[in-house]
Amino acid sequence: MAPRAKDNQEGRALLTLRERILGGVLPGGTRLFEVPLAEEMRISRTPLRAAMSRLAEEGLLERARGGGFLVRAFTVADVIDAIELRGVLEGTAARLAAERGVPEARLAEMRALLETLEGCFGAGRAVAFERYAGLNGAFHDALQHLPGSEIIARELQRTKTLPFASPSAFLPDEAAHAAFEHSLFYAQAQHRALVEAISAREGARAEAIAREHARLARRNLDHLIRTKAPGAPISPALALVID
Amino acid sequence: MAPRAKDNQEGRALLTLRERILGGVLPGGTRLFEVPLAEEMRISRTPLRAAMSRLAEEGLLERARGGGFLVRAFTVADVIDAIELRGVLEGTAARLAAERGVPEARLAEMRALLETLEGCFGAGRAVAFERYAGLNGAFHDALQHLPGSEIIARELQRTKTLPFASPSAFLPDEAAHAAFEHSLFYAQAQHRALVEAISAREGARAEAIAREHARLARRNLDHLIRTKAPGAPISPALALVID
DNA sequence: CTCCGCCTGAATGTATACATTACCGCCCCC
DNA sequence: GGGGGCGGTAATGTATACATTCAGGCGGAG
Repeated sequence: MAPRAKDNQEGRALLTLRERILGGVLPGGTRLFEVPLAEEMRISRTPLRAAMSRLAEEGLLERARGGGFLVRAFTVADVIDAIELRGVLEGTAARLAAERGVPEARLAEMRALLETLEGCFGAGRAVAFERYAGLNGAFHDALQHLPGSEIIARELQRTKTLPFASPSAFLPDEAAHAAFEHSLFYAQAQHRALVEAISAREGARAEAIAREHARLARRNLDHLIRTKAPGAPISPALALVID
Repeated sequence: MAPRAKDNQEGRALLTLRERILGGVLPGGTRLFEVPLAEEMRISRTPLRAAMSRLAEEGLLERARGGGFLVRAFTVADVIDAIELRGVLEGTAARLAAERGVPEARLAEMRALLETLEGCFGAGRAVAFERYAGLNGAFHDALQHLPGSEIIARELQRTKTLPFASPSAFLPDEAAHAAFEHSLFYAQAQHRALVEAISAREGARAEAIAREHARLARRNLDHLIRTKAPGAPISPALALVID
């Protein structure tokens, strides 16, 4: 019937472009010209255009007036709004899950994730940060995919994959680690409270906790902006990791 | 440099497909085969695929596993969630606008829109419904595009253009008009209160009003489901109009 | 000197032929 | 009788040539 191989030309172009955009090789506002890109990747313009179209769907590119694609540019204000939006959507997902009920097995999975997250606080600082970020992402994924709302999960997915900057290029340095460490304890406490609220079917409380959780990320971002040297690249991704 | 004409093949395919999907000619789950569609439209597969890709971006189509596109199918639960989501996003937009401040000129425009909306209540019933729906849409557009959050406006736009069904195919009948009429007065009162709250920079109040506004739509949808004959087509669009 | 118009180049839009692959039914073997 | 492999077929993936259109420069005329 039809191919679904992921090692096709479109897939390769998709990965290459996404990597370059997230890696900062292609700054926001850059126009992507089909011919040179296709020649460089040794593919034809057809799968390249398909890949660009999918990246537009993801929100990494935007269509230029008159045709063609631009790398989407984000401002600090956009990042702040995205954090706000994420808090609102996660809050809604948590509230709906609480109101509509969640199977005990799913809640048990999330509690297990929280146990593992606790383990990060005993280990060495740098290593713990890496582990924490990964497990934290897993927890939020689980929260997003709680049963109760496909539609909201979809929007949340879009918001979480917004192409702010390269996560790896902006990992927090040691000083940032120290500054944010205390916030991690608070964040973890919020994680626990969130699961408890959903478990107790207290929707309003679950929503409030998720929002406060996002406010923590917002505060960390503000701190990062204040303490970074003026003109230094801000890490939007960092704010979304340390939440 | 590049063409920007909108009467190109892709544009025609886009309009044709969107019309058929929203018109219910292509029910949810229908697979769109490129070759027959392209032949019927007398265009080649290339612009047709581009059009389908854009429709996937809009949320009207989804990519099938193994390639190709399906018309996205929505359940009643999806519509309920979409109403919920819309209330949440409009609430957030209203809150942020209130917190961050809105130029008086913009508020004046919205107040003028409200004045016009009031006019619908004096006229004949059927005519007023049509006018009300249009003006109501304009009001919500204005709300969406209040300064303060591009990111949230974007998500809101996606939510509002979700392809539930043909609006025209499901316009409420006379009985529905009567049943919903009283809710319009309440809705209009909420519109006024919303603008006042934003004007007074009371963010929390603005958000609460927007949410309650969505709850009204939800209640109308529930009523519609209960009173319609079982098996009769439900109008998701109606619920989004009469809010 | 200025302005209008053509002309050329560069970029995307489109058509079409060909390649690839997933699905489905058939057949063989167990 | 059932399951697994195998091929045909239909649909999408890809390449390439050509069409279209816009922008900008260049030249000629007023």
